Amino acid sequence: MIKLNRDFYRKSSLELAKNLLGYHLVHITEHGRLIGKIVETEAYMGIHDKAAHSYNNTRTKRTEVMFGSPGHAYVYLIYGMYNCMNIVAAETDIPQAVLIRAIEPVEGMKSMAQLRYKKNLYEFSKKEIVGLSNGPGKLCQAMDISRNENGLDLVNSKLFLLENDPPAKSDIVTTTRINIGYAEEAIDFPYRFYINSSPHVSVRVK
DNA sequence: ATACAGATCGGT
DNA sequence: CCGATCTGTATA
Repeated sequence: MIKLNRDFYRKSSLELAKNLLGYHLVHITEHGRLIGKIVETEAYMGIHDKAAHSYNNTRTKRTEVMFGSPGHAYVYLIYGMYNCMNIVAAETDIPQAVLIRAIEPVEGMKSMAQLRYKKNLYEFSKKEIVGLSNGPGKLCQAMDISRNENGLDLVNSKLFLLENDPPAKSDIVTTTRINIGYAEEAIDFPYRFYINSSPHVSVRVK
């Protein structure tokens, strides 16, 4: 499998969000090598997207990474207690990113279970295995991703992506983003993508 | 200096 | 449906 290079990320977050489905997210940690297959993404399209942190060119300490070169991690704290991981897209000074909303565990499930539940995996039901990473906060916990990883270069660090077989076009659902009720017209933008056949998706349409 | 709301989750 | 929990951001 091939590690993605800088140029792969050099495209709009909308394109990147679609392209990332099926690819593997890898984190080399003290708990071992943790790998998840990306099954759900959302695009945040930047300065004209009212759902985006970078809407209206908001450039602060938090959003700074998104203004840098593509292929870096943007990790932020949400609701005072969870982390969300994004991948910076587009060009320098064009602050777009892709939120990773769900993964399917591929390697390191025991460590993931420890990180999320403080229990051993063999006593887990299928439901609990799905619960490891079917949401943006959950997957960060399972993959040991926190604000310590904010700003990491995915081309040159222990956190990176591997190319993998993409899903069939017919297996991809395109729909609206989750929990952006404040975003007015952007509420209806079809910027969320998931692999329909995966049990690890966070929320399904109707 | 202060107010306030949030790209979530787990329990009721 | 509700509360947890705390930081980022805007306003003054």
